[in-house]
Amino acid sequence: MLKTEIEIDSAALLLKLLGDKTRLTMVKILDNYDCCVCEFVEIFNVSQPSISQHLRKLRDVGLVKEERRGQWIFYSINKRNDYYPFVEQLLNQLPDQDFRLKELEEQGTRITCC
Amino acid sequence: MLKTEIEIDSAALLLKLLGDKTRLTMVKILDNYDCCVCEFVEIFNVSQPSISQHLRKLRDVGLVKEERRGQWIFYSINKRNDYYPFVEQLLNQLPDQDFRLKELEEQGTRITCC
DNA sequence: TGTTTATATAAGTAAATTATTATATAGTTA
DNA sequence: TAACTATATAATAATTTACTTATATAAACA
Repeated sequence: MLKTEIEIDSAALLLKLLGDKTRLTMVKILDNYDCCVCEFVEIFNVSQPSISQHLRKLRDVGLVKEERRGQWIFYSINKRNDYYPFVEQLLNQLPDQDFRLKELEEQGTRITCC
Repeated sequence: MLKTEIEIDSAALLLKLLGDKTRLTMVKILDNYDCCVCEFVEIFNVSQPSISQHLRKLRDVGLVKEERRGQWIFYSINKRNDYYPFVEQLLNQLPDQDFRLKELEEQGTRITCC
């Protein structure tokens, strides 16, 4: 039996957090792949600080975690987070965003950076 | 096989819409009961125009519909909306908000109004 | 050790959001 | 038909958000 129930106040905060195209896509990607900041900068075509700020919000609620690997800081989903089951059900209803990483690979941007 | 997949842009807009405590609670209640505007005014303790504006946003995406019944306008969930399956999965993970209507009944406010 | 590189933080700004009060509208009822 | 009642809309103010540019930080590497 899957236990994903969550308080309504927390749910509203989470949905607001995910109710942004950039963050929602980030989380969908991170659900399958770890990514570094510069990859997201390429993918979303916004400034690096903007990406850092989105990631911070996701990190502040514990939905993602960071880890340094050499020169880069990689972000990944924190599947241990209390809210993850709730978020997971939501992500499962979204179309795969793998094509965004594929585009980076084609451009060579993924390699350059990470 | 449940088909609930939704474009990521639409999903972000929907989540933003539901990422508000008042609207999320409204939709959760409406998923089980029809309600009139004045009931929501009582429940949320905000002004009537504020409630009308929230309902309008929900109606604009087609998630709820309105129907006049005598003196009052009742809102209900539009289960035929394309986004409903997506929203339903989400609502199923939220705790029941029936106690809010029960409180109204105890106060007698539900009867006075509707 | 000094420079470079990746990322984070600070400060500022424009746009969006959510509330409020005032007013319009449209049924209901006396 | 006139007055009342429930709801919607308009106008506005306060707050929040999501960018931007400038700058700080900290690890990597020459």
